[in-house]
Amino acid sequence: MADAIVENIASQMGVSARTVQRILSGELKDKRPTILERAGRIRKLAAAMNYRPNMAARAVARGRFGCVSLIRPASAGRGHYSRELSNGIEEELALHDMYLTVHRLPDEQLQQPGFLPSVLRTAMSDGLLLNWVPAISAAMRQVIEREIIPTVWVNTKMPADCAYPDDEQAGRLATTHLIERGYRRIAYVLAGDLGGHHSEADRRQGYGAAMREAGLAPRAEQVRCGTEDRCAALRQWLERSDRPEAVVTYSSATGQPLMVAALLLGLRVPQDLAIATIEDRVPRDLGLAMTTVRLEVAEMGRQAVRMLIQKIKEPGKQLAPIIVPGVLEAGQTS
Amino acid sequence: MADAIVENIASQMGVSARTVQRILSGELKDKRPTILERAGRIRKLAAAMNYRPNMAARAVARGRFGCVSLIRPASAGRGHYSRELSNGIEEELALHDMYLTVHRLPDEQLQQPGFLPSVLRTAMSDGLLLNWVPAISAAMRQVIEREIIPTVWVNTKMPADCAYPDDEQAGRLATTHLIERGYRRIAYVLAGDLGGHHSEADRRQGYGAAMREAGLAPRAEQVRCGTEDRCAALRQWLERSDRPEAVVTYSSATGQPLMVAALLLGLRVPQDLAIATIEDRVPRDLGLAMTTVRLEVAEMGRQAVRMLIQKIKEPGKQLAPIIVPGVLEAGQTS
DNA sequence: TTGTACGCGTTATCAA
DNA sequence: TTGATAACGCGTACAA
Repeated sequence: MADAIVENIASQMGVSARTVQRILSGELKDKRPTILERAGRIRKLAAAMNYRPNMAARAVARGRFGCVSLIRPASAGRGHYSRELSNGIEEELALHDMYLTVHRLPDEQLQQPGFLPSVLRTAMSDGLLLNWVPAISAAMRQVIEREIIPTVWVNTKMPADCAYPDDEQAGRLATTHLIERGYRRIAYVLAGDLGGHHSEADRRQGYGAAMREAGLAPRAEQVRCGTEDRCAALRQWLERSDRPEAVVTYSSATGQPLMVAALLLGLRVPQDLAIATIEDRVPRDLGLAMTTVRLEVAEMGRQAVRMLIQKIKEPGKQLAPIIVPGVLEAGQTS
Repeated sequence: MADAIVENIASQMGVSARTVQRILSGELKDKRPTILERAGRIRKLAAAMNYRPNMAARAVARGRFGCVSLIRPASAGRGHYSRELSNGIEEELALHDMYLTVHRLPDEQLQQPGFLPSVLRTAMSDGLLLNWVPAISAAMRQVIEREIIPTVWVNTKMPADCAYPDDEQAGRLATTHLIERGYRRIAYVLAGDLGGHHSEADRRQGYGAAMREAGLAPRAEQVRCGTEDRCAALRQWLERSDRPEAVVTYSSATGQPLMVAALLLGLRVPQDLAIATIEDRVPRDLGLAMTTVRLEVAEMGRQAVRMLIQKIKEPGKQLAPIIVPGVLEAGQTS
């Protein structure tokens, strides 16, 4: 069978490619019965031939790719590319008839100063979503700063062209919630290390502000440990004489081990120790709903896409940062 | 400045497009100093003009897209598209100079019998990775069965052209490990519901086989509950008089709540209750390493990509399923 | 409304 | 090696 291209459909129907093109793209206005009947036959033939428009050819002809690329770090833990975020991004893109290509960036490639991922070396998309990456290579930064491709920084605090959750508000909200529930001796804890993402300082700062505004003494701590001994380290921390009544944790990676540590010590949650955390979704790994300030990263993704499409339309124009507030989901741990 | 296309580079250098093309693609063999010097100037000009080859035009000219599409269900919990899997897929694709487009499939679209996602309605990639989707629409199945696009089913048990973890072996391995550690009264538990993925039956079956081979009585149970009350439901289950010494859990979504439930009851893990689970990665949400049969989904992804590339080369040829064994990672819960 | 002709940027062919 | 020229499949201005 002949290749399923517009030209072949046209020749088999004895019309021009332009006519087929018009019918398949739906720009046909004529409502006369004979015309409509012929349009139906053409559509039927196209379906029988398994015709699918070639997006690459379309991209070349239109001068735009109709897609967006996303770069994210390869290693887990760094740069949060959650399902919620990806759903938000893809959902919004679909509304604009665009699709997404994804590109992971291994740590070792970040080290090489001259390294450029293929998505930056070639032209394959109309814009770039750059999910937070610990330390971007100089070559990458240069490409982005020279505005070779419209870029929106995701989950990154920048002067412009970025979208990130309101981490300070999230820290504040979690703290306020615990204060309103009657807790007074409230600590803030981060177990382990994060490698310098701004949320680390912002959430802590939001916590501190809320405490001071309530006339309470803030107490923010970082418990040094790896991924395997979080529970043991937090248990030691809890065993200290000045155990708080409630804890705001940086994320569920601190909050959940903290809860397990509390249980191991025979403490009741929330009666002996209340826990609130900050996360993309309400953590349910423990089989119950932890009190959470849920960061609306799906919404962040949608807005980042809208911003990017705006930048594709008006390249070079700087857009104000989008800061997405979190929402409190009171759970079973406070 | 002129558009950064080969033609403009060529005219600015006073050579033909073919020459520029040859130099930039690295197929230049001539080692004469003058030639090399000119090549350097051309490369420099290309860089100065921010030249990036247009992948769409390349795709049209070459007749292949140089990319692969991945379809996954949109809703969490269904169809496991983990970071490990995506890393494996992208890593292997990069080795073949290909990239990935991703396409989520919302549940509501699965209901509509005639629905086709854009990635199937248009030609935009050389092959398809179809991550497990609860119930695929008839239209989608038809496109795939008519072999309009080379497809590999990921995490799906099919007669051919698929890659999935060896779930039966995983269930068996977890059980054998517990038996070797001296446990005898070992149960198998799944809390909640999964919607019919084959792993559900396979892991249970592997457990049952290992038990019978050891002369022990299998006891597989499903604890009905939602996502919020897993812990409470498992706690009730543990309070029954015939509490086992050890439990193989379907996944960490059962294993972790089970551990919390045990702790709430004052049970020690693993002395009073040992727990082993099956998962893409060792679950660390609890701050300790749970004993896990780790499914090597990154490897599965790599092999799925190799299989797909094979199918792109020889369309229509059926390839034997790839079944990837899991590995036991003894942790702190057994 | 319909068809012709050309452009999009690249790769590939074939003489020179 | 080099350069002219023709594909690739689709979109579109323009003329019929």
